[in-house]
Order: sequence, then structure tokens, then C-alpha cells
Amino acid sequence: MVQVKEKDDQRVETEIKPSRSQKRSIATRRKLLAAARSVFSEKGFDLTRIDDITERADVGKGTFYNYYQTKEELIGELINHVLKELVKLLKENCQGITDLTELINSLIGTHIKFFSDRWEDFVLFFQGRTDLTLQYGYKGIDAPFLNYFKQVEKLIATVMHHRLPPNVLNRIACAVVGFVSGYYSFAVIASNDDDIDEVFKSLRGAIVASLVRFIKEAVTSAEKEKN
Amino acid sequence: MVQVKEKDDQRVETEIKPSRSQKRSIATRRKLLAAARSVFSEKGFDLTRIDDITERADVGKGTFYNYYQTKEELIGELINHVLKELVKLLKENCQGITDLTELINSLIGTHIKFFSDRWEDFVLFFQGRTDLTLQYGYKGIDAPFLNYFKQVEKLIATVMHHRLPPNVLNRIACAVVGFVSGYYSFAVIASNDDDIDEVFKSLRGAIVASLVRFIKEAVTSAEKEKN
DNA sequence: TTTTATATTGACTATTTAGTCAGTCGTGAC
DNA sequence: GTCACGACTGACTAAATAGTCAATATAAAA
Repeated sequence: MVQVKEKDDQRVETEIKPSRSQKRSIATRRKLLAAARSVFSEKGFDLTRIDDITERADVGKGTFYNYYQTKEELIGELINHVLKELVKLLKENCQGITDLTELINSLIGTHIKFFSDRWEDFVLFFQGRTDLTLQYGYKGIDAPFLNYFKQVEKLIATVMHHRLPPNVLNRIACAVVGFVSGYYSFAVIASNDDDIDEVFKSLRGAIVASLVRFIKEAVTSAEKEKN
Repeated sequence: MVQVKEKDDQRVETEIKPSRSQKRSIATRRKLLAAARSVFSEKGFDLTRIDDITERADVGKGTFYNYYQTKEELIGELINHVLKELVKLLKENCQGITDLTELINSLIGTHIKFFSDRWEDFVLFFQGRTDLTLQYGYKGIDAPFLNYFKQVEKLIATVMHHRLPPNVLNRIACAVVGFVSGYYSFAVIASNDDDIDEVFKSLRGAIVASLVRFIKEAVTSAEKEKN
């Protein structure tokens, strides 16, 4: 926690310890977020009541309204958290890669690891995405999704030798993120494998090969179309 | 409408005209289904009220309860309709195909055509799938999804020369249906193309090539694993 | 025509849930 | 100690929604 003071005509940043009540407040917010994440992944955004969240967080109902105006606001914050973290990992793991296959490998690997490690977040991710297809969905979750998407596009663009037209890049990014989440979501529903996550990891090579193939096809077919 | 009668010791199927009140009843059911489909695709399953449905269907609220006990029951019927139709098309269009690439081409083409033609059904499909990842989702939609999935598996199995282990077949089916719906769902959110459906169709070749590649990789890697 | 059966209706009640607020509790300053 | 402040509380009210049912309309049978 950092406090800024004016002192002797100089701007000074002072490290101050958060007071006990500040700590308590931070902890409460965290409790609410954790509870919400947990309930949302069981019942979905819509069917979750404020009471569900406050009960699981073990706080009074009024406390909820000290931190958020509406459920929507909280959903936005959660989705934002999740996607920020995913984007952060993607950037870290793709740092310095110049080869396409290697990049796709890293992108897919990061997604697989991310989803495998955090089931609840995957459910949030998936719900948010579905919500975006609705006319009257929750406000404030489009932006995090679009940002995530743009970041993936950007990473792909850095390893392409020729500058791709934006719409071709767009299609490639759709394929990458669509394939990985689409595969996983169906595996969860319909797989008879014992350990879905292990299988998912073992398929990484196949998914990468397939996507690299997709990219080559998409690029050449777009070039043909141009002529 | 067909009625079965016992006549002269023989089982006879007689075409009988539905009575006027039967027709009315059928029409009302249809109106309810159509209205529900339309509202669900705008507001989602959960946030849709019974009143929304009956208002759009232009019938009294009580009428709803003459046909369905709960919203859940109606959702089940709708999802079932949609997936039955998709499965029917898949079977028709894949009839007699013996080559893998050709089959994948037909599977993907059918999905693309299906989704492009009926936005509302795609939203239902996608919502249903998301719901399956929840602990407390709607009852009665798992079965249609699993059936759809099994049919895709079956179609793929018929063109494979060697009998595939069930779990490998399963992975391949996940990839096929996951890729196509995953791509589409992201395209809808994040595409800057003018006509998403046209682009989607034009990418058919790329998607097919990519999936054929996936299948080869998945099969050989599974064989290696076995040894 | 009269009677019976079937389908529809929407005002009503019961239930659920969001959101409020007067009061309590814990903390730190004086 | 006591005062002030911010965090927390949960019983309460208001609003939204599900589900009911007696009355009505329409169709088929007698």
C-alpha cells in the first residue's frame, strides 16, 4: 500500500501499512469474490442469488452492497480478473518466440495448462462467452474478452513474416482460441477418458499441428482470393 | 396424423384428419415453441420469464401450463428438436461417403450451413452446451447432446480403415465438433468481417485440412503411446 | 338444440429475491 | 475512558415472478 504525500515541496511516496480495518475490508472483498466464483461455477451467473454469495462468503447480505452495486458489477470484475491472468500468462510464455509453430505450441500449451488448473475459471470463461451471444447479456464483459482476443492476435502477428491483412489475422485467432476451448468443452461433456486433463495435454501436439495447417491454408486461400 | 386400428383381425393404419380442436392445440404448441426459441435466443434460458414466452406467443399465461409443467421441460424439447434436426442433416449428407477427408468436409459443411441458416438455434445449442458444464443445470438436455456426439463418432468410425480405440474416436469427435462451434462462436464476438457466415463458409477448406491433420496426428500418437 | 368435452384465459395468491437501513461491533485517536 | 468512524449486520419492505383456478369460449357429440 502506497501513500503519496507532499512534504518539503517534494512528492514523496511512503510505504505505509494498511490499517487493520483496511485489511479487514480487503479480506472481505476477497471473500466475496472467491464465494462468487465458486457459486457461479455451480449455478451459473443468472441463477445465483446475492444471498448465495453472501452466505458462502459468510458475511451479511448488506456487506455485499458495500462493495458492489449489482451482481453484474461483480461478474465484470471476475471475468476481468480471469482474462487478465490468462493474457498475462500468454504474454510471458510467448516472450521472444519468433517461429510460428513454436508460438502456437506455446499458446495452446498455456491455454491447456490454464484451463486444466482452474475448472471454476473455465466455467466463468465459457459462461461469459455464451453470454456475449445474447442480446441482453451482462454489461462489461465484452471488453475483457475483446482485449484477450486482441492480445492473441497480436502475438500471432509478431511471428508472421509478411504482414497479414487484419481480417485474416482475425480468422486465425478465432481458430486458435475457438479450437482449444471448443475441444475442451466437449471433452468435459462427452469424454470417456479417465483423466480429461491428461489427455488434453497429450493432444497438444496434434492440436498445434492442426492449427499450423489451418493457418497455412487460411493464408494461401486469402491470397488466392485477393488475385 | 396416423391412427392405428384393429379391423377384421388386421392391423390397419388409417390416415385420419386431426379434428379442429386438435389442430388448434397443435398450433398453440407450435406458437409456444417458436416464441420460446425466439425469447431464449435474446435473453437466455434463465432470464426468460414464462410471461415473456406467453406474451410473444400471444396466448394467456395459463395456456403455458396446459402444455408444459416447467420451463425446463420446454427447454428440453427445444434442444431435442434442434439437435435431432442437426443429426438428421449430418446423416443425410454423409450417406455413402467412404473417404475421411470427404467425410470431414461434409460434416463441417453441414455444421456451417446449419449454424449460418439459424442463428437462434445456434444460440440455443451454445447455451445448452454451457449449461452442461454447470452442476445445477437444466435436466434433460444432456441426452440430446450425447446422442448428437455419438452420431458424429459413428459417422467418423465408418470411414476409418482400422478400428479405432473408443477413446481415440472420442477425441477426434471432440475436435471436430469443438473446432467448428468454437470457431464460429468467437467469430461472432470478435470478427470484423462484414459477413461472418460467408467467411465461415470460405474457411471450410482450411478447417477440413486442419482437422484431417489433427486426426492423423491423434491416431499415430495414440499408436505410439500403445507401444 | 342441448349437452359434454376440450382449450383458453388472466386476475389472483404465494413465493422468491433484490435492495434498504437503523442499529451493532471493532478500531484507533485523543 | 470515551468519542468518532468505518465496516458489518440481518430483519424488513418492495418488487418481480411462478403457478393456480374459476370462468369463458370454442368444438364435438347427442
